[in-house]
Amino acid sequence: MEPLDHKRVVNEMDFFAGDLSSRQHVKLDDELQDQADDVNTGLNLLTSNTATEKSSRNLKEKQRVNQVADVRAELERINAENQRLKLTLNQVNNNYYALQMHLVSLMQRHRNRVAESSEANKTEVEDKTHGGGIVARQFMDLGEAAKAEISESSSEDRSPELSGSPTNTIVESMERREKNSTTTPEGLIPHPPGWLPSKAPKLITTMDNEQAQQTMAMIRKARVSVRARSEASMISDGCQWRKYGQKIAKGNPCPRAYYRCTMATGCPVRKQVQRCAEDRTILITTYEGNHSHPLPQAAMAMASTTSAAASTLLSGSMPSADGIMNSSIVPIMLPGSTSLVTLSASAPFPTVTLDLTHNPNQRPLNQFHPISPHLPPHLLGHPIYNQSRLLGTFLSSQGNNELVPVHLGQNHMQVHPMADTAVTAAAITADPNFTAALVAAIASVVGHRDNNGNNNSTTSRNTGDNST
DNA sequence: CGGATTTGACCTGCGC
DNA sequence: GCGCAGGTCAAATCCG
Repeated sequence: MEPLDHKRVVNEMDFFAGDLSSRQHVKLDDELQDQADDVNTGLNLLTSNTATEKSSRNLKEKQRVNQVADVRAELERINAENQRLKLTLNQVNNNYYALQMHLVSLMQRHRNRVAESSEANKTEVEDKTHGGGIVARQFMDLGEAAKAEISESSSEDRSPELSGSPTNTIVESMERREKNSTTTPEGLIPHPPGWLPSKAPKLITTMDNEQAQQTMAMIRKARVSVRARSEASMISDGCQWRKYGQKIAKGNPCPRAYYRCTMATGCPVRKQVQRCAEDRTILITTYEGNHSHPLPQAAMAMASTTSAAASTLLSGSMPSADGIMNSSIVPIMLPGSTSLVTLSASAPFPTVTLDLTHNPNQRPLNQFHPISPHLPPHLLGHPIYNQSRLLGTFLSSQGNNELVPVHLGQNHMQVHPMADTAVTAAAITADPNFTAALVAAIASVVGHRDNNGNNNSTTSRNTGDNST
């Protein structure tokens, strides 16, 4: 009887080991006290109602209540701290992913360069005689390409090998700058004097510095657009927005509304909401910029996707982006998703568009299906997917029982209905398909570019092959 | 009364 | 330089 009771108490443990002992103590004390009371009640019939005993009981009762209150307060405090740590962890994951993508693309570029070095020299001479090619390339080759140029130009006198340290230093500095910088309302990069790290100040020329600044500006300006059917004026995506303007844009009688993120002062993220001219039931939401503050889980996936997509669009994974410049729009329909994803660099800023309007009722709720074969295996356990999974859990806990978190590492994805547009945005952020679509779209563009414009047909440039 | 929204004015970039 | 279009500002207004 008694061992059974103790086992029950131990099984009530939570994740806070520090609490466990105190809680156990409390519960054990309670039970011991109850048992003692029972024993006393049975054996001291003649003396149980004395005043001394009553006051003693009251005292113990108060102590017990106080202990319980203390433990509860401690538990709440630890819970709050746990939530904060979760948010911080998500942020760190985001930063890690962006940095990793930069590094991988840089290394790929270097490999490609080494392989093509002899031929590239010839081409370079020819290009210099026809300057237009260089100019055109420089325009879009501002992402990792620019960083790689910086790295290579700086290290060419040292070693033919890509040492990594200067590259990393530069990439790090850019990442760090992106994180630490206070952005202007326009999302442009501030120009604090001496933002470059002291580690490698000689590596970067004035021209490179400007290119790097332009790169980061373009990354900030890269956009993710979501098309979804909604009757509401704006889909809720987990963030707080304040409307700061409205315009009638040319070619669309529906006004375009401008929103600014108000979750933190100075957050540069904006979004535009406009109804489609052809189909007024379609709401087009365009996100721009990176949040400068921790996000709620509901907004995490979207924000990280925006950031990752923007970075990838301009990254060295695309040796230059003239491929998509030429093709303007690259549509991809993923096997694992009914969402149509398009990439466009013909707009003033590169834009990833996810069209959810073609995703009606083809699938029943909670039906799992194999993940896209185009999806890189190493991304299955990626923070972005984890965030999506977390979000699924979050939404489920919010009462949205239609969303079931699944373990993507088991090659399954989550399917959610798109019929109810009130939850469309949440579904977008919760949908691993969304991120998968973006990753595959970007990878596809790289392949597209290689097929069309680059004599390097190495498919390992695709994100999906990076892990192999 | 404070915060959010509206809306006309203003700024900026781009093409001619 | 001028006009146009997109984007932003900020005073006025609305609303809870």
